[in-house]
Amino acid sequence: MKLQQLRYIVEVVNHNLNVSSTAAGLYTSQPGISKQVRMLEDELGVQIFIRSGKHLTSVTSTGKEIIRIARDILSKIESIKSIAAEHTCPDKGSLYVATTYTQARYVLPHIITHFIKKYPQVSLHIHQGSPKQIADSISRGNVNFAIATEAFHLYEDLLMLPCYYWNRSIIVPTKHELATKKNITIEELSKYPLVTYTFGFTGKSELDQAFSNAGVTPHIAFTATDADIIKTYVRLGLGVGIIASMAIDKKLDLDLVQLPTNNIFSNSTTKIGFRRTTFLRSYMYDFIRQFASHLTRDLVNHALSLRSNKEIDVMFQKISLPIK
Amino acid sequence: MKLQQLRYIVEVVNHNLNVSSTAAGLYTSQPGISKQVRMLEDELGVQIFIRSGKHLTSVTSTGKEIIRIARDILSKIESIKSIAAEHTCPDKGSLYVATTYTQARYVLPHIITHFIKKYPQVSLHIHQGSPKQIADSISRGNVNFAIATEAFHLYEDLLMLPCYYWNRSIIVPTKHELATKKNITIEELSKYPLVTYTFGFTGKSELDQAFSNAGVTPHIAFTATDADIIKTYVRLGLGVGIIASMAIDKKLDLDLVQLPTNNIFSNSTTKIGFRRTTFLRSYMYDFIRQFASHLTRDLVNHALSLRSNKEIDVMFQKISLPIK
DNA sequence: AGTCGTTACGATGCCCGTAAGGATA
DNA sequence: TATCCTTACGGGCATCGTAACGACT
Repeated sequence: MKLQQLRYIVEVVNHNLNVSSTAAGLYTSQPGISKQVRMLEDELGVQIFIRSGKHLTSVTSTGKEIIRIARDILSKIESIKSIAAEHTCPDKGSLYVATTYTQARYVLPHIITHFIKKYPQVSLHIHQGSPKQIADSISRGNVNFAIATEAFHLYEDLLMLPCYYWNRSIIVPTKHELATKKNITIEELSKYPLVTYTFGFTGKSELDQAFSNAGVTPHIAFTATDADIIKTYVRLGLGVGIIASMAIDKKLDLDLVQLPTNNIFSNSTTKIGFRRTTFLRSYMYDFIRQFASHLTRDLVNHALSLRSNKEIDVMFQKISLPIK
Repeated sequence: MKLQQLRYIVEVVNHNLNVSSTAAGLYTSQPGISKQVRMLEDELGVQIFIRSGKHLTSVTSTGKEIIRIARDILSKIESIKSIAAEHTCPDKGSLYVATTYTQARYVLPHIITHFIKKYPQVSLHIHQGSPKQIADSISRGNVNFAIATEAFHLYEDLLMLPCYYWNRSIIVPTKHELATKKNITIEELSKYPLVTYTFGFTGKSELDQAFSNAGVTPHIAFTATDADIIKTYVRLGLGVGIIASMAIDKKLDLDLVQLPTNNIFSNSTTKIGFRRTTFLRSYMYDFIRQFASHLTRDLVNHALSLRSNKEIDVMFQKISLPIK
């Protein structure tokens, strides 16, 4: 059994069982992968992939178990490299962060500015994507950190650390009839066409929950995955916008009015997560700390010593998180 | 980085930094190992071993971390092989058990008899050794299971499952003046020279505890690591023997009298343990079950889902263990 | 003086890449 | 018909084993 063989089977799965595109992705030849995969299967005496003629159609149940462990192994190989790098050049390396639009556009910029100034030798990459894409990226080991506000069930294998609470703002154009309103209820809100996030993005489910709890059905006129598109359609008068408060830019959004929400929506939580097997470089601890100042190295390590995300949530109930 | 390189550094550590004996153990040449170790160090850019001239004297702190992860990786490689074997020939494989004399001599025989009859294709190996040797064997990955009654602090990295409670018996030759005594107290016992286990073997610390709690100092005339030697010296009249009750053979020990201990010693627990990363073959689950019938496959899996051995102990407080 | 790790060198064998073949959608 | 995996073949390179060297106990 060779490490390359494990890499190959994992990457073949990552490339949806397409060996050719896998080969392209690994800058190697397609027959080489094909052969190594078969050699591994021969050595183990089990099929990993089910072939229909000359196409790989699916992964056997045995194969799935093997793939899972192979991922662990490759991740630990990376850990060894990280340990070595940490001792030779502690400030040099790379950091991949997967997150959603709102974080990438409104929250991360000033943190990243500071980070790259402090660690000029660390190459930092932001993968922006849907919660599902983020979950895939991190479980495949393509990225170190996931920052998420939604669909935490996708991240169950990860260590998820709460970073801050946040809530929504209701936005309307300055000329809108609600623009001067001081108090707004959820019932009133439900009378207007709404423009907000697509399902599964940036706290959409808590939004639905609030309407459902109040027993009213909102009229969703339009949804988008990011706040800038929502703002654009609000500006066009398509409806009342509901976006994350941190997505309001006080300088650029002068033509929009932010109404007080009076806590009609419950708080959402933004969390940062990583695989438990990840070896955390010191600059990674620092990144976490810069993103959420209460997440000290010791606190992160303590969370790592806990088994489940439930225990972690309990632990963080004792710590007051900032509200954005 | 190659798997062989990881195997080499781990085995070099296992062989007390002696590359020559490592080479012999791996049936390969000594320069080959030497070179691969150096190549790995060059690739990682860190020293793993500290050399004084041409001798390896110790492992660097970085090296220790790397060794630990390398062991994990190699263990997972074995898991993959096990998964494959489980699907091709579920009843074929090997099982290594490390344990102390008392288990190997008095408890395991009838279990093993049954096991090898049920799984003739599984090659079963018993490593008998001191608690320290057992702990080394399992942490090095030489054995699958450790069965232990003592010094559980040595096994902290393992999943330890309680199997049964047991206690000691006091034995004297039939002609001894205590032979007809019905009730014996710990104070009386302390007046006689005692023959019992060496420190660190088969529940010696609970024994000391009992004397210490009673405020008396026992006179230990002789200690040995196994019950048969203790019996021999009891037969010679060297003193009163205190051994594990299961080490009394009703047929062979007719010349010895077993006195009622009246609960003057507290119960000890025998546990079976394995590394959490071990992939458990179905015959391994079955072995555990045969050793401790309450340890069903589901219960073992549930214990595996718990984080710490403390949680496991709590879990087993709800389950009544047999007493031997 | 003996044990032990490093260096040098030659051969085997494995892995990779190109090219051709056959099956599926 | 186009895509895709498999088989076949040849070149390059890494690994391994033998042998000689140098260092420490």
